[in-house]
Amino acid sequence: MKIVSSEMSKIDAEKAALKAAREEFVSQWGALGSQWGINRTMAQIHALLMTTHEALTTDDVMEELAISRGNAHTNLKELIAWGLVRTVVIRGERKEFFEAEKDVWEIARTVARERKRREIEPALGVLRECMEKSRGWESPEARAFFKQMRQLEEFVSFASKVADQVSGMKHGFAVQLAAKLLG
Amino acid sequence: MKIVSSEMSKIDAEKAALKAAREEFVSQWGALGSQWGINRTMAQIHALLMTTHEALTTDDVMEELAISRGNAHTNLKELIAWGLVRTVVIRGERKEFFEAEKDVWEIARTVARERKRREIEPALGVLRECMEKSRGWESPEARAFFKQMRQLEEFVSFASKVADQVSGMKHGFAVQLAAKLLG
DNA sequence: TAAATATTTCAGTTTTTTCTGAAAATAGGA
DNA sequence: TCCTATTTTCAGAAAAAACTGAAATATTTA
Repeated sequence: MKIVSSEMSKIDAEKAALKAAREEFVSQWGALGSQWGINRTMAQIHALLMTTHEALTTDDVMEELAISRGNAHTNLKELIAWGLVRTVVIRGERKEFFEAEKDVWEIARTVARERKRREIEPALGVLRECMEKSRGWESPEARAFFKQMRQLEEFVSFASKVADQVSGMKHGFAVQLAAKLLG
Repeated sequence: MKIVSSEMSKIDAEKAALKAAREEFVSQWGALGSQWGINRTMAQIHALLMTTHEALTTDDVMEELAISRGNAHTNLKELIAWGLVRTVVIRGERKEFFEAEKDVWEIARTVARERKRREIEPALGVLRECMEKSRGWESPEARAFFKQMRQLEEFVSFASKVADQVSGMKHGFAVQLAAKLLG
């Protein structure tokens, strides 16, 4: 089939628009990441890999985001530590290739698991320590302190269990739950 | 009733221990806050006010945490903007007094509401923009991009609704839900 | 209204975090 | 083994965030 020039330019235009849209997404997602307390570059790399179907090398990432090797390397490894990115072996290639998990529900489970580990568990530790320390104290102020620690501990403990449940759920079950919760 | 010296020292010891425990909590909670992407001082002030039954002035906060007036002021106002702290008027006092919401469920609702506003809604904006931009594109890569944006949008949209539900729930209902979810 | 007290702002400083680029370490191939 | 490609590390630079302290503004009391 012959491709006429008008079709050709339409395809080119779409290609250009896609590149622009992806760049916009990467840049915006990076900015959001900072707000979230996540390294901007890490969020950008994640956005880039989520919207790229071929696995990329460190050099590709460096070029796409105009960042240094050290920065690309560190943040790729950090994404791997989170479990959001994995390396893939490509036959006949010496370089490492990276690709992101693209299934949104898998991403959510991973984030729930990691945030539990990094944010909820340390908080629980602090609260339990304070709770044990103040258990049995007798002055009204001390009892109020203990009570506040206990209530915080109960809530954070609940959040921890919710995170476990969520990160253990299969997609279908999550949809059911969502329907129950929101319906 | 006469207080014998052994009782006196027991009371004093408890008072000292409480002071130490509260300081430990404030300091640790501040460190956790950083991890969370929350300003350390803001987290410390919040911890301090959550464990103090009398409302405090800016000067009290400055002294307790050994920080400058500007810092204390800015972070108190930020906590008010979050809705986690409110000012109270004390008869015959010219200074402003600050106190924190202490009910854990209220705190959770507030945090859910604010995080939705500050983190979820901007993300939804970005995703919807990218989705609309790429709707109808025809190349396989462009269609994959659209699909990924749509899936992310659906998920974040779901998270948004969950945040609404949670921040609208009364405590008793939350407990019931928790039982259903975890039981 | 003026003085006293309290709050707010913000320019400059300090601290923390992130990033670069090059050297060191590691792995693969001949 | 040696040579080359690749990954990893890290000291120092740059950027971002947080903080100070004092001046400006606002509020209350006399």
